[in-house]
Amino acid sequence: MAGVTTRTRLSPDQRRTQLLDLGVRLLSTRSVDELSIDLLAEEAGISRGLLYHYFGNKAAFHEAVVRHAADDLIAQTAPPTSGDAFERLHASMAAYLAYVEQNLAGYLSLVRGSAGGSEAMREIYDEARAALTDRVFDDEHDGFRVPDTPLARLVVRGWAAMAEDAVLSWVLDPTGVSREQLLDMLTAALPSLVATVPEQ
Amino acid sequence: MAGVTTRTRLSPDQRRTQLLDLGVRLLSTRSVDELSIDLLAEEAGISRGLLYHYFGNKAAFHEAVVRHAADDLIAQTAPPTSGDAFERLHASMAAYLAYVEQNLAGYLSLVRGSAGGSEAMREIYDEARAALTDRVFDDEHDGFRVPDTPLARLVVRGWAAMAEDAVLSWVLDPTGVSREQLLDMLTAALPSLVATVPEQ
DNA sequence: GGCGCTATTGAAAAAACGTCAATAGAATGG
DNA sequence: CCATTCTATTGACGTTTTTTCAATAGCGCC
Repeated sequence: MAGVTTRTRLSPDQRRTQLLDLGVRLLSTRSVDELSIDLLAEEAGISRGLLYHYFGNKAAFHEAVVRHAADDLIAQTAPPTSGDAFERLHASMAAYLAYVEQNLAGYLSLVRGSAGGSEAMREIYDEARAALTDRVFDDEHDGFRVPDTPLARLVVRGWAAMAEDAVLSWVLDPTGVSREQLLDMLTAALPSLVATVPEQ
Repeated sequence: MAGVTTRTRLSPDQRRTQLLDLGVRLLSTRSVDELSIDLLAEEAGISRGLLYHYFGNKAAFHEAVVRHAADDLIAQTAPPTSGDAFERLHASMAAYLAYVEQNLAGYLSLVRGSAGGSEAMREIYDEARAALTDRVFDDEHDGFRVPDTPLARLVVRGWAAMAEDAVLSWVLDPTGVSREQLLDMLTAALPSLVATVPEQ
């Protein structure tokens, strides 16, 4: 008959990731207050109550979604281990770009959550950013040096903001710029910017 | 006596700007879904209904607040008219920095609204950014040339993202970097980045 | 001092968020 | 193959927040 609803019972892990994946997808097009728990529950084929059982409240769910997206980004853009600083930088940017291209929904819900949301969200975002920049400069600095001064940190941080903006802009509208051009530009930008900072 | 509430009747313009100014202030510390119309109305000394009379619904109010902040930013960072490209660039950055320092609340509610919010919000933010970058390169380009190619636009846009990030970071925590150091860094960064772009 | 315009209110409906005891899959043991 | 137990899941209910709208009251004008 119509409306025969057999509830499907999953393991907590399965259900949790199902809801997080769905959240990532839905939050890539709407903002968080344009997404009602009602819609989410219907889309997932569950009751509202279940979402609260897993995440407590809406804000906590949103935070979990953003963290989920961030973890995915960090995991999938593994740090390059071979080559000099330049090569590692280039490979790191390529991996980052590839991730944004292949996982636009997840990336967008991460970016959206970060700026608009709470303090906790911004921390998650900063972690993700740090994972992209720090890993290149952790160890030896063969290729070019980055002095560890407040101004240099401002520059590197600013460069990361530039890279994020440029990558997203390009993915959303790549007309007129090739992938290699973009990567070369971003790779060249960092040493070029660092060079303008006084050594000490 | 206690609770004597004489309603104060303002002109629509006065009330509108009162509510927008208040909204800017309140939205600099909370996110939009942490701000109830109830609190806003109480803080403004009006009824909830009046806010809906003026703005229709909460989302529209939020958008109006963000637009208000953006207009303020654009107006208060007037374009410099004298000097060569370098001097104009430096003056423009100084005006921008001064605005963020003196008007942190308004700037924060603008930034917060843009990333988290709807499509309309992002457009407002892009307008504000364009107003800051375009005006420096509108007319003559004495000092350094910026070829009008897709890649160059990506670079300039990225530079703006870097400037926004660096300025906000510095204002929130200026330890170790002087104002002039920051301004010089940002001013030097643009031509340095542009130089890495092929002329044609 | 009364009159009309409209800015403003307050109560009540609608929608969204959050809670919790009751329900029913699925595995386990007999 | 049935009964039992465990717990993932539900659905109804209470609370908070948003939104609507007819009634109210400040303020200028005659």
